[in-house]
Amino acid sequence: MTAAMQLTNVLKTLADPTRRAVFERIIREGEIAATGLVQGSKVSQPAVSQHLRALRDAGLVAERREGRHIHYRVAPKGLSPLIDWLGHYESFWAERFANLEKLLKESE
Amino acid sequence: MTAAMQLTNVLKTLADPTRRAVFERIIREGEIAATGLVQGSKVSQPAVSQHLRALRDAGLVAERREGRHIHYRVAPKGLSPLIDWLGHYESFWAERFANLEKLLKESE
DNA sequence: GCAATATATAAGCAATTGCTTATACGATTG
DNA sequence: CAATCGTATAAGCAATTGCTTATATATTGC
Repeated sequence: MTAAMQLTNVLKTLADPTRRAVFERIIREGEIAATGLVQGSKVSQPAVSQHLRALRDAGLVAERREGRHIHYRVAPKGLSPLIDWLGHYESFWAERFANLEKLLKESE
Repeated sequence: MTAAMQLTNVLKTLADPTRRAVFERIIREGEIAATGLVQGSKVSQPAVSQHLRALRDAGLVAERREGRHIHYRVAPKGLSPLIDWLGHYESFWAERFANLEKLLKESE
């Protein structure tokens, strides 16, 4: 898988508002089971499950099984393709996110 | 148009590899007419034109008419929704890494 | 005006997407 | 074991997408 393909996957995955809302909720909660995500979501349990699979396939979340529950958490490195791509054109749009890139690098 | 909708537009627009390639070429060239973009592209002139419209609608490029030619250039602020969204979770990552550091320290 | 060039739009189509309902799988409990 | 809970998968479907060819709309030069 090339870097461009990974970037495409990340962008496509985050481009859907419902799926991005799931991702943001995982960020806010830190760690949360699929059941928790279904509650408070506008879509059905299978829809959430499909979004979680997409997020996992894109490398944006990781999961931890605990009994019947599967807890999801953010995989910060999943955003690397996006950060790296932006960084490649950094000179064009300010050094505003330089700090962010630094933080992500430190997490490796 | 809400910030979330703008972000969705930016992500969707950049998620297509062909369209992103057009965008990246505009970045590299600085300013380039549609004709130039069609040459060296794998797709037809109408396809390029449609991608340019999508990029303009997403606020990612600006155009300047010069006779029959229309020169496209990057609109750096067009990426703001993306940068802002990433920046919004910067603090989250900072906290997360702080916790990680704390955990590592405690395990010594 | 007419022809040529640069770009945009229209219409149609195959592929993809995100959702639904129904069902299956997996783990726990009694 | 059987019942139940948490999650995933299957199948189907309407909506969207990105491309094509064909045509339209500028703009310039003769």
